[in-house]
Amino acid sequence: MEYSAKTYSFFDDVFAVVRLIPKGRVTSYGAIARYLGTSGSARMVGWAMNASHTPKPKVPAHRVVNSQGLLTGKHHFETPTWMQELLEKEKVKVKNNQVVDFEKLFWDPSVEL
DNA sequence: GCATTGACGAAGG
DNA sequence: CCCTTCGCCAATG
Repeated sequence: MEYSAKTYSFFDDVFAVVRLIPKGRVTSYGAIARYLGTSGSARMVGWAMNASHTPKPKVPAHRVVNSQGLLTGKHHFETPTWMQELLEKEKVKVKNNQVVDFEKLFWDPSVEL
């Protein structure tokens, strides 16, 4: 990844936002996309997360779920259950692949930030 | 350079 | 209420 002017992509932006997610809170790909102005292209956010393990301070991607609060990206972690375990470590309850009280734990960057 | 894919989301049937 | 389709944009084959 070159740092040449325009290559600084939204990757860094996405990472920055995700890292700002308070512990014990979660957000959605769409919310992040909206905050970055790339609303509508939530896929890019999700796609960016594909490299969430690239930078040194790895991004807490486990705090990012889809709009339904589902742990859709769990398969991209070291183990299929790792994401849930990480969340539970932060007192976030996960039931049947879904964040419990998702609406209450939801953290919207365009609102909170 | 075209076709396919993707950790999404909203809308339509 | 469940399933399908479409849009979005970038990367990869």
